Amino acid sequence: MARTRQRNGRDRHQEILDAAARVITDRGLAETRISDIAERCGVSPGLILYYFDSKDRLLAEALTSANDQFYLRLSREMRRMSSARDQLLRLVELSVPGLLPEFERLDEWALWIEIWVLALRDPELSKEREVLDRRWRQSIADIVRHGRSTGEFPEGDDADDLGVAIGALIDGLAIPVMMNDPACVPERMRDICMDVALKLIGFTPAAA
Amino acid sequence: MARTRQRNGRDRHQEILDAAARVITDRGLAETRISDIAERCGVSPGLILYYFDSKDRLLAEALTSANDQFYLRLSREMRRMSSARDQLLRLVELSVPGLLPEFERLDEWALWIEIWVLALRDPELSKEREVLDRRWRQSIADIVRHGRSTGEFPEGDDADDLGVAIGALIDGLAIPVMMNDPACVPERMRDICMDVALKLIGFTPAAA
DNA sequence: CCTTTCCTTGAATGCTCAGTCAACTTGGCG
DNA sequence: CGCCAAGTTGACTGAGCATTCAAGGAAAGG
Repeated sequence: MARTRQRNGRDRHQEILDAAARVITDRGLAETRISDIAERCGVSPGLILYYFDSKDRLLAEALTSANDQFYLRLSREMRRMSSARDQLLRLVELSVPGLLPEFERLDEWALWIEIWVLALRDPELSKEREVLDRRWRQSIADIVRHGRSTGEFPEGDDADDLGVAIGALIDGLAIPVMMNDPACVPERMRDICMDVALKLIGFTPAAA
Repeated sequence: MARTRQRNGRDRHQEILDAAARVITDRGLAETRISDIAERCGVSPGLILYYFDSKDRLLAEALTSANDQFYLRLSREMRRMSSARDQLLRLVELSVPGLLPEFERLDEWALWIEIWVLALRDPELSKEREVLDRRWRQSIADIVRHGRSTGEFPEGDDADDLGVAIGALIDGLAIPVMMNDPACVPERMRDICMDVALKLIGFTPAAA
């Protein structure tokens, strides 16, 4: 079937993107060679360029693809929970580098930093980043709105502003955590994020 | 005098570091060539390697040197002000990319991102980053302590925790601002930073 | 079967630098 | 005035790597 061919083509495409993301995580974008990606895929270097026009395009696509996958996981988890506070906690936990051992996605965050560096000079990637970031902030704002609609959270500041602030807080804290800064261990990041977020939201624990 | 020679050597050294920082800001670390730095200095490429053992060392040193200069400027300004609230505002303003036209240091922040990327793999730079970051958080914690000592701010959460949180917030917001994200224009960053910081500190404006 | 189309290979090409080096300059010092 | 050391030059080398390409499968369709 032509289907088979195409299916294979798609798989290979994604396979290369995933391999690229891993190599970038391991070696850093700057040290990533086409032959590394090929090796990780178990194919020849030539094939990589058969599927992608250039190394640069491949790398940019790999970065956004990886972050797409994180977002999908995140929103799937959010949908499963009904309590806004639980959602927020889970979002934070998923965001703290190295907190949950279950995902060995040790540093999806490392990919983010690489995106930032590239986006500074690549207008196309810059737009992508903006979209990804909007989605990220909106996930947070949605949790706030959801909590308010159920009465779990009080009314207060604009939910979008809260999304921006809490999102930035998480981003800013993830950096030192990722770098193993002893002043920012994962647990501390989680606690600070939750404390600040709940304080900004105006949530006061009902339990005693 | 031997002094003159040495003085020249020192000047040249710093001159190269400054040139390197500029080139990195313009072209990005990955695209920075030794010959670019030489050109910006008006010297030959060979000379650069006369002063530095390798390109990598030079770049790492240039990054930390630039951030050192930012810190010096910051702490000089802080010392001039007595009101903790003014200090905080000034710190925020100095941190918002592109807010103050006076310093055309358009993107000292761009250098920070490059540091993050490098520090992920370079243990030496990683240590440097940690020191710089500690200093940054401490500047904020010191403002909080100062405000409390004069009674301008109320007692409350641990000042060091506040330094971590507010510092991370600024870092996290600076990223989209630097990338010209329309959702995060400089003024909005300033306002959010001040609002959140003052709220966390527990400061309520006395004026009506 | 035979052919066409899609995959895949790996060697060959060519470019771009980082780093080296031998020669030249300059300014201080005896 | 020469000498020496520090500074400076720019041509050269060599490695590393993205990209190209000609040639070889292998599956689908006739």
